[in-house]
Amino acid sequence: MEEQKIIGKGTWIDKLASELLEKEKYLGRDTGMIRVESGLGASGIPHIGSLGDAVRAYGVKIALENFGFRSELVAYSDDLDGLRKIPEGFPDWLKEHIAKPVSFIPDPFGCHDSYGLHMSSLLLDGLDKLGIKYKFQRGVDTYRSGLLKDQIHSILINSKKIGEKIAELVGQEKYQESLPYFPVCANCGRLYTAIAYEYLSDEKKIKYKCSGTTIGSKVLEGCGHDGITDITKDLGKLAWKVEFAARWQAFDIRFEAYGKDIMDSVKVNDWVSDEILNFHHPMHVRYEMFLDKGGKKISKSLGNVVTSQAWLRYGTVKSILLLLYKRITGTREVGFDDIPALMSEYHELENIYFGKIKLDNENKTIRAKGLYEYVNLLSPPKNPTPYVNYRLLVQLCMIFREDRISKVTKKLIEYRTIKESSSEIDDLIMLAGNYADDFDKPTKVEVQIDDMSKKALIELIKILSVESEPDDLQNTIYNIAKSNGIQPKDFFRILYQIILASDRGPKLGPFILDIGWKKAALTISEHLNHGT
RNA sequence: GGGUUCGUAGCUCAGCCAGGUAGAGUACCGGACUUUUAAUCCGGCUGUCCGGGGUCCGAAUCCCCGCGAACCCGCCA
Repeated sequence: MEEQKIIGKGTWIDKLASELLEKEKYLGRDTGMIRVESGLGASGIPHIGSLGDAVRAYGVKIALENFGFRSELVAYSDDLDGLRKIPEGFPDWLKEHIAKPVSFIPDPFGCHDSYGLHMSSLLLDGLDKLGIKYKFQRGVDTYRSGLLKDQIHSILINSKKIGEKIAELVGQEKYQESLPYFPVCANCGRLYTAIAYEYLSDEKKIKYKCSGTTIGSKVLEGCGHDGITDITKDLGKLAWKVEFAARWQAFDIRFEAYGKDIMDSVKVNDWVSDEILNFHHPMHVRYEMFLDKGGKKISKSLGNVVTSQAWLRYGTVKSILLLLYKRITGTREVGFDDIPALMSEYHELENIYFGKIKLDNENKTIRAKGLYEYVNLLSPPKNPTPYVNYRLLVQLCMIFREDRISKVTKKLIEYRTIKESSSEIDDLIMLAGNYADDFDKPTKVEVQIDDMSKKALIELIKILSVESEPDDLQNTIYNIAKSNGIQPKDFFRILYQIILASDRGPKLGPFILDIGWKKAALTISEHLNHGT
């Protein structure tokens, strides 16, 4: 077998970047600045998967830079998009804004200038926290300042040809009738209800009538307005089937990833870019959509959306980047319960990178190190970060809920897991603590306590007022049960139910000393009072 | 109708995209420890890698043909 040639750092990102460079070389285009693009939706709460588009495009950008080229990520917010449906949990008054551009709808949360800006800000905030750098481009500004006017013109004068091609490529026939451009109705301010029917190419103006449309199964009445709009100034936007192409040419985009849900649009746009705008379409990579795991109860916040903000409550920035960079195909379901595994996996990569773990396969070692570098956005730390197994932390955090950081740290030092406390470990305890609080919350159990057990419990409370050695306490509990004629098995279960809300648990004597005998006594007496 | 992904231990899945000894967690079995349950620690077992063909010195991995499951598109952006 011939030797495997390792490209760049051996990841799929390097492979993509090198294919992109080969393609550009073949086309003979200028490679002084290679721009990559990511589209940001502005219509709903951004899922962690929405970050994937930008994060992966950014990966290609830094891979290109690693190969010695200049590159830039354009984050384009599609905020002229009309609101088609109200996301779950959002206020009802949004109804009256259906079909209006999301940038002209008030922010339901009241913290941004508009609905659209609120949503894109959430996404950009996520990117900022991950350390992704980008050039932000708003759809509203793009159209308002006429950045796409030449492309719009070319597309509109070829609209017949395009309409036929769309029908041929994807079977959609509406653009044989109407123009692939949606004006914002000057009268009612809505998109989609205004149908563009004639392009006056000399004046670069479009005639439209606000005659209404259907979105999904819903019929939207038009306001009947007869209007004329100037494509260089007035608001309106190209249909998706042609808009990407216009952007690609206008911004000179050479790479854009896409999710498989918009496969058809990309197919049409590639053709429009090549044949109508004479701009060879950017290289693509298709990725799978991220779905929420079914049946998982997430916090009671809006919907069940796995957002980057929520993720960062439990996991580190690196865990998100690892999720998105480890591969581009395959992952379909993602949930917060992936966090512990990703945290460990990152730590393992770190150990490989710093030579603490040796793999038997050299290629795999190179790729693991490469992945580690990408997760650190190609600026890996000089030294490994202190780390404690995340699952262990979650376990400890379930036991210690108050004064958590110092108590868990103390235990870790006792276990010889760490030598001393550090801010990194503190952060990890906080994250694992949130995880323990939100997902491993013990359900309240109504404990059945008969009179005999009650007497035994009271006796135990008295004993607990004197601190003792762990072995003694274990022994004491056992004896209390026996002397009160209770099966030790049953008595232990009652105690576990009271203290841990569980039928089972760690060895009880030392455990009570861990959580504090005073607190244990208090918990038990509270339960007794509550029961009577 | 068009397209994509997935199928690996009893269960949940990693490994596949750049071929090189079949992996983890859990479950199970045994041992240690414990004056109860459990936890913990140590050791062990577990495979038609969906089926069939091809390429290769070598295939879970790449290619082709099937079977099964899920999802996307066939409104719209």
